[in-house]
Amino acid sequence: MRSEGLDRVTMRRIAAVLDTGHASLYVYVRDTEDVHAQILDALLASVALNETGGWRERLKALVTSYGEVLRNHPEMARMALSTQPDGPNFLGIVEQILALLREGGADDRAAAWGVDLLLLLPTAMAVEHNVEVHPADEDDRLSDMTDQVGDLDPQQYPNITGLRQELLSGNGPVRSDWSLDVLLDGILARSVATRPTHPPRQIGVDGSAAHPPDRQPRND
Amino acid sequence: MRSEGLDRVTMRRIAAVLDTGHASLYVYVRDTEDVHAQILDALLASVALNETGGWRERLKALVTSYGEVLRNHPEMARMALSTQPDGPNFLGIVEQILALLREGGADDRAAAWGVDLLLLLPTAMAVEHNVEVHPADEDDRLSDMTDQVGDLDPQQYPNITGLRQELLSGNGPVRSDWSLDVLLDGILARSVATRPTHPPRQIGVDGSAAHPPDRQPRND
DNA sequence: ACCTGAACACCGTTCAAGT
DNA sequence: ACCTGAACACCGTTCAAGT
Repeated sequence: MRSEGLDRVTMRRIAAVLDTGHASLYVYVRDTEDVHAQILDALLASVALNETGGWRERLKALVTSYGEVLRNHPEMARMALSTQPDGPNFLGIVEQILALLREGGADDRAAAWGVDLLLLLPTAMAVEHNVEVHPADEDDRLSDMTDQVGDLDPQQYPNITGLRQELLSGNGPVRSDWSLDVLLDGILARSVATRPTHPPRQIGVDGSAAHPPDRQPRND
Repeated sequence: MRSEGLDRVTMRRIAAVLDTGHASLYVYVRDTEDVHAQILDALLASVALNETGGWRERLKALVTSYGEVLRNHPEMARMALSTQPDGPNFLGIVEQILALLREGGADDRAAAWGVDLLLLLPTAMAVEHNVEVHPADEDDRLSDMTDQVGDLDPQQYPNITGLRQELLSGNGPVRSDWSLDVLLDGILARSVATRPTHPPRQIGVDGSAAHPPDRQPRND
């Protein structure tokens, strides 16, 4: 089903790969969205919880891994923004993030609302960095922001021109990592629960996070 | 140029409104992206800095206003994700956010990297909540998440089912507001600059934020 | 029953041919 | 010079007609 090039996943391309008429696909799926959702969840099988490190490291690695899948398949990221994924692998990721947030000291509300942010951010970044470079436009693409900021009037935009260095600094991974820390700090700051300086409390009903999991919980 | 229905902005629709052939548009614009970018910046003229309240209130109101424009025009939000806007009105918003972040005590890096997050989040939310409801699907749309969570196995997803209440709580504006606070707390937490408990320092070169602006800074 | 070719209603972009 | 109709290369979805 999933061939090599998953970039432009359209009904007619899938049909071509499967050597069939494009109309036949509608026997198996409801519409394009349905196809994309199913493909995304299949891809998410590779996103697994790392078992080393503290809750924060594990959480960041998990979300980063989720973001990498989306960045490798921008079409899927676009879809994930429009329609809330609900496949088993996606729900498994949600479950693990919730467990880790609680382990980090987030209260119920912060964990519940925070998981949305933690998933939304890498999705948006994946869509954003889908450059779709046309071979000839390389120069334009690379220098657009640089030129833009350089040519601005310091009188009109004192902060933009003043912060030029920092606005352009940092590559993708560094910024992503920083952004995750911002979210985690913010989520915990809005939690009224016990701070994680105390020994991390056992999470009552939660089996998957309380005792260390032996392996990746799902391999599909 | 901008008529009433800005939902599905396509070349051919624009041409129809203008009573001309769709090919004629390419005399004035380079491609569809270009049209969308120009329309977005025109729409952003209505996003203005409020002059009442502390830096945090003003910043949140500004970003919320930006998000409302995008939520009213999901097509523009989608475009803003793919291609970095660079119109004068957009840059004005960036400038003001930077000034407010600094006023709040963010250091250079936190302000520069933070502004991206503060703009990315409402953009992603606007794309996300573009329901595009087909009249008959109302029931499905409203209950999809609810049913989903209700039917889950508590053994397999203890945290999701356990936090069911909070996962579904909060309407759009409340969640957006909470998310903005999360970002601001996180951004400030990662700042090494002087904390804002000190009297808010004057921003040296920055005229637009230092003394209160008389009106909306831009009306196009 | 299952599959499919053709058709319908759209897109964005290009370009030769008109005025 | 400027504009435009037609054409090209795509989409998603439907459906009558075939096997």
